[in-house]
Amino acid sequence: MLQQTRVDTVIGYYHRFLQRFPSIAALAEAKEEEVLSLWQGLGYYSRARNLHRAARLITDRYGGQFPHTYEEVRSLPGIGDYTAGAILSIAFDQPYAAVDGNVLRVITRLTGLEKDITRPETKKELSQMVRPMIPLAHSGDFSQGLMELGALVCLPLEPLCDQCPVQSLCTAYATGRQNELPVRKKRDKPLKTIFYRVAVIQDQDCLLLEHRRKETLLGQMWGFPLVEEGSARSLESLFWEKYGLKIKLGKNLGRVTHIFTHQVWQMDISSYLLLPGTAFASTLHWIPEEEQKNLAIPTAFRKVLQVIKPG
DNA sequence: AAGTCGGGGTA
DNA sequence: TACCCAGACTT
Repeated sequence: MLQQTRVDTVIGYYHRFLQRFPSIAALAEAKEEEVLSLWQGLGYYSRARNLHRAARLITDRYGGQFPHTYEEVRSLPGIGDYTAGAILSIAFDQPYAAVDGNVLRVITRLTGLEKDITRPETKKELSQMVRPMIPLAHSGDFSQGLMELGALVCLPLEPLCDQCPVQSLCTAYATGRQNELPVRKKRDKPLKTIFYRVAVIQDQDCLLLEHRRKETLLGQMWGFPLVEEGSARSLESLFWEKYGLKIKLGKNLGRVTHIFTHQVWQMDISSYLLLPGTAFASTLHWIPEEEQKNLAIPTAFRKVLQVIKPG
């Protein structure tokens, strides 16, 4: 959960998740739908799917016992170099480094390394620099201490060098370069904006929602039916071709903008009337109000819900 | 190496 | 706006 996500954001999800899935076995037995539902709003949903897969894999391959070697842990889905190092050092007190964004920042400043930290090669070099610092005992404390130093003292902007326990060892402090480090290549192209028309189709207290195809962004999550605008074709024919929906335009309900890491969605929302006799695609389902809160609906579509059902 | 994948807090 | 967050995976 903590991958690319702040601790404060995670805490609530963490407690709800562990209450529902208190063991590897409990998680392994669950349906993916329910795992995603508990993850909704947290983002990077492949993390939830990988965690679920890992639980099943541990159950099948290791008899439910979490593996204790770096290679075995690293090979689990969703566990990369950072997470493997974190688990081995913190959970099992083995001398591995957990090099996250905090540690990259601390070490580049400490050593004055001016290379681009987004490059895999630079991350490897920094991991090599941490290795000889790892104590053979209590390496978990060392991992957490190094990350904590980055999170609380060696801040991205305006680090608190006066409070830093390793100030006397720090190259960046000595040279006054702490605000120039780390070096990180920035995005060159602006985000692409995609313009969508969202169809709100209601029948009493039911909404027509789509279970999104796996290959799409926000795949296997629930959302509103939508088509991309900009082509010469009419919206009605686009909905017909994509979903087999025969619908007639109702009134305009508003606009929602949602920013992802790599693209922006601008969604114009309209109510539509379902014309009789349509046999729409199997990905579409009538969802009654009481079930809507338990579905895995990501934030982009929660915003649409908010527009049509304020409060 | 570059692109993909969420969402929110902060200046 | 833009950056960054206890990154991993695919292309």
